[in-house]
Amino acid sequence: MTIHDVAAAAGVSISTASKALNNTGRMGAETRERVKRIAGEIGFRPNALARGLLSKRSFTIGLLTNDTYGRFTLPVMAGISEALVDHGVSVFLCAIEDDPALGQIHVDAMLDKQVDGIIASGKRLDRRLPVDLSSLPVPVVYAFTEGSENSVTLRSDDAQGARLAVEWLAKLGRRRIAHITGPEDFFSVRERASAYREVAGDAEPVLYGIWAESWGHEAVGSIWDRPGEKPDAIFCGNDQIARGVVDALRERGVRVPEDVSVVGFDNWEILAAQTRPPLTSIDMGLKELGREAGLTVLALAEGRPVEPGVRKLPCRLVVRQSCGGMSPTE
Amino acid sequence: MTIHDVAAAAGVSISTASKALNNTGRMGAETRERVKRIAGEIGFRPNALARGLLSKRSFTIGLLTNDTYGRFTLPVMAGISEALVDHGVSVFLCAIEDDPALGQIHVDAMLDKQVDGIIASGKRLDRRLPVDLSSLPVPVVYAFTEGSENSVTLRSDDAQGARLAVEWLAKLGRRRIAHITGPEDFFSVRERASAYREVAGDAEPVLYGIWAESWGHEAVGSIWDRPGEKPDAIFCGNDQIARGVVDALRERGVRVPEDVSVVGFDNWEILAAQTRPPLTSIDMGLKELGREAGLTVLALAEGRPVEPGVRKLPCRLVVRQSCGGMSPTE
DNA sequence: TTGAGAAGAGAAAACCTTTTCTCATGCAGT
DNA sequence: ACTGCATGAGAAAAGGTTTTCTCTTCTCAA
Repeated sequence: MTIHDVAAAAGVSISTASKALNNTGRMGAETRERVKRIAGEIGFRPNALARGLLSKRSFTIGLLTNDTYGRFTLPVMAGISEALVDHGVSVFLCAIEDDPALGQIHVDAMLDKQVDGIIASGKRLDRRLPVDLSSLPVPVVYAFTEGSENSVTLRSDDAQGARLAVEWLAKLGRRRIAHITGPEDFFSVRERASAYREVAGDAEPVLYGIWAESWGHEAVGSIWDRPGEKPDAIFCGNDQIARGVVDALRERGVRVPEDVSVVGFDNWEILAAQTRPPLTSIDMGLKELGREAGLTVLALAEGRPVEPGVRKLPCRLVVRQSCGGMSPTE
Repeated sequence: MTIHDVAAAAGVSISTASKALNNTGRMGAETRERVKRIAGEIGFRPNALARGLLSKRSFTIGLLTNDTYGRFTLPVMAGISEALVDHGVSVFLCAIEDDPALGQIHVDAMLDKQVDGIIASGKRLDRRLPVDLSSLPVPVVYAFTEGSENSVTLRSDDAQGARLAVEWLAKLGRRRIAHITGPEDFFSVRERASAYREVAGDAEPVLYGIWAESWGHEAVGSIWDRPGEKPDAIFCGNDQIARGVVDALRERGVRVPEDVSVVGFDNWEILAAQTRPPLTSIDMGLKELGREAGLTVLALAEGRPVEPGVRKLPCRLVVRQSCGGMSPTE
């Protein structure tokens, strides 16, 4: 079913058919309607390849990611797709692990296929993907990964998220707030920790470790085994750690949230909701981040100006039961 | 950079340039080499749109999925991508939730873009996607979701997986093996349960519930609170349930694996490895399933014959510490 | 009645590549 | 010296769409 068939069926020329369908050109209203009707009847759908060849727009973008497990990329992906599907743009998913060669293959394949733009995404916002995207013939947007010079980069505002968490704990009347978090070499860990410090002061130490339940467990052990007053709240670097913390507290007979409030980070639904009690957590808004990334790369593809630099998107607090308290009163 | 530029730079015609690059046609060896060299130098890459327009092959396939969370789709996706990247095929990812309208939009977009085939994937193999793919002009392969009449469907062999688990427990000397699993209306639940019955007999009941840690927890409670002998092994319907089971047993002072062996299902790395002790689990081989799906849709796209029907791919046992015992001796 | 202008519709080029067909050259064989 | 053939290379069409340009016809005003 090509436009030839439409033209033939409608008894007009190809150009007239094209103009009718695209609402361009001049022609009689009834001619236009007739062509459209016939096109609908025979189920004509324009060949995007041919169209793209001419218009230099493929209505396709590529998503490059090294987050194989997908915990971060998946919401980003969902947001991108959601934002772009209305604009007729489809998304190539390229999972490249940390393999530069594989990354290059995928980038080349995308360029061959004339993508209108590329979104680079990762699992860590202080690391670059193992492939250089700085001088590609198409626009590139970095989402949740370190970008190159003069590029557009979207990331979550971890400091604001951490403040949100600690201020929430403070508002609930908690005074001794500890922070158990991931490896200090993560930029986001340092950023969250210093925001925590700003709000909570330095009554309690920051405990750096790994992103694992076992670390949360262990850290609680080391705090509770030491002499002196115990914290009445714990702000955790992610939900896995929070889960370990909650479990460890329960095993020690410390009640959550009555005795100690716990806040997680990531709002990883499947984990946060299954913890007993369900975790109050900070959501980085990755889906919104994805949506923004999609709209941004689209804008760039269409030649609309976008000012380069890092744009931080706000986190939000998701209240469940691990802190006590109700939803944020604002 | 088009082939025109190559031809001009090499001082030959477009056709000669094309033939040189594709190793077709007849020409002097040195002409061929010169064209290739120059193409490489100026960084020529053929436009896949133009190529696809002519060849009727876009080297693109679509992956349609309603598994938003991605626990199942992600490994499948990784497998597909891995299998196809060598063949120069890129993958459109279409997340359609359970929205028929959205599904139709994505299908239309893919057809417009002339995909060579579509892989349909889901989160449940006894449910169909909310969109009809049975009479599309391109081949369709179903992976981990219910397919239509006369189609090619790939799924895991859950019965075999369940047998693997129960036989492993038996081999370790366990005699009273219970089965705590998900909702009975899942086909895979019934399939696993009847395979369990075949091997384990009916000394212990099958406990149907929901896919949640809390259910595993609760089920252990109901078993241990009843009078009479307790199981010495529990085969769980998924890793979340297994996690709840292990936690509940620990809370009751029952040692895992010394007193009771526990086997999970899904081998959901992030969960299985973080459980204490780490879970022995059944891996459905979703990545291999994805790889097979990719190769199959490619075969169909190239016109190679593939016999329709359901193909079950084997599961495998991943031994960690929740059962005791070493790796399968086989 | 003639001229200008607009309206409606079609022809053709363009996008980039592949492929088939044709043409020209040179060489070997008679 | 002429025929036949192989070799090398180019011209042109094809794929489906959009867009610019051209052409015809009609209406209205002078």
